[in-house]
Amino acid sequence: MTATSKRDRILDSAEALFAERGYDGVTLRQIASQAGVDVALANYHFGKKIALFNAVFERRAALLNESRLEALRRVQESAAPAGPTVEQIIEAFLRPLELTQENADPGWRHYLALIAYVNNSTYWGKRMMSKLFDDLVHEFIDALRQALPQASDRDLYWCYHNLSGALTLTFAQTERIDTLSNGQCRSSDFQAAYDHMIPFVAAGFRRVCEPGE
Amino acid sequence: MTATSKRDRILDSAEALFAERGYDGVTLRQIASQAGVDVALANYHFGKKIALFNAVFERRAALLNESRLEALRRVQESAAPAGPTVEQIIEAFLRPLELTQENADPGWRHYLALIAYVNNSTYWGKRMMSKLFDDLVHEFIDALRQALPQASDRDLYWCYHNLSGALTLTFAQTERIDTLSNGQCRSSDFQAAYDHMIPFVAAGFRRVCEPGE
DNA sequence: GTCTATACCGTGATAGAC
DNA sequence: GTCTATCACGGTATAGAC
Repeated sequence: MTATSKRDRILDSAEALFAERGYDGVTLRQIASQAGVDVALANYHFGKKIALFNAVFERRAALLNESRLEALRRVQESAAPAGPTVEQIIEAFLRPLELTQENADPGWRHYLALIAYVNNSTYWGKRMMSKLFDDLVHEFIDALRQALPQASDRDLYWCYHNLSGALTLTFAQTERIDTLSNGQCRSSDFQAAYDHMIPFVAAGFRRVCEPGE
Repeated sequence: MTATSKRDRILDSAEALFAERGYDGVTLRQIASQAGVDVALANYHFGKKIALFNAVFERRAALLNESRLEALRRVQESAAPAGPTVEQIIEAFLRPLELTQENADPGWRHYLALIAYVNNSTYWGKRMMSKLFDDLVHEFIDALRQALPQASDRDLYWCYHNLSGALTLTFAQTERIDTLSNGQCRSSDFQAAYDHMIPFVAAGFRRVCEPGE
């Protein structure tokens, strides 16, 4: 017997391959081969290729959103009634992602790279991101609006856009920063990425959304 | 006679389609069809599909780098001998991109979306970005190092990473911010994007790279 | 219900004839 | 430069084994 079901192995392989090469860059035969199953099995479990893609994308989304929302609720409670700072909110948005890197499961790493691919794709971005993540993002924007009471909605959304871009480029793990920095930084080092991203992004929000500095 | 050569029309069509659907999401037949030429002509001019992809990616890179370097030199001269501020350097990095949006040529818009796709792709990112853009980025990092004399190299590179992510997500024009903001922001509005990105990013650099705030 | 073997048929990149 | 042929490979359906 196999430790994980064949259905899960198909999802795992599809996740890894889609993340690396994109939807069209992967064949069902490659996925099946890597999963050690017959080509037709993907079709049996998921139907068309696009349905498998959606299944992969949706599989971990709820878990991810839950852990981030939980982190937000935690800082909201601990900071009541004043409400959390910008830094605390950004931290709650990012650190749960770091935890996914620590345990041995490489699936989370592939999943985040897949999000990078989707988020930055003209075609897939609009089709797939909003449905799964906008509710959660609105929770965080609401919290930021409280922390930055003079901010306009437009400012908040553009600032979030900057955060989203910085974050998803980190997900992609392209190793470009390794080359650029001549090895001083490594794109696999999520902790270093977030350690720099949290103050960077928080300062950006403050500058744009707090008048009169 | 056609206004532009068939060779250029192939490049234009390939640029638009690769930007929208990625390398594997586009067929040579689609490219040829949109360009109004025979399928085999792409092969005649560029050889293999991957060579066409590279030709598209390289076509506008030099021009882009030149206009950004020129903008950097300009602020460096006007700010001599003190050297330009972080804000001025970021401005020189971004504003030339905005200009490309103003003239009617949609090719530049497609090209930037293609950069977004490449930069955030685990597979293509490491293969294509460094070769064309790292020299220019090092010029800007050198300028930032002067403006932020206490910064470590690692800090500078991670901050640039955040800038690169925010910038390329903007390039992708996924319209996600349109949905998220309920129409208050539009991803086609590069000027608004840069107006928010410049202070956001400059503040981020300062927070991370200037001690004791 | 789960899974495999296989066949189908359209479409892809590419090369060679013209 | 253009047209056409090639031939491998893609997604998908189906029949039936376990």
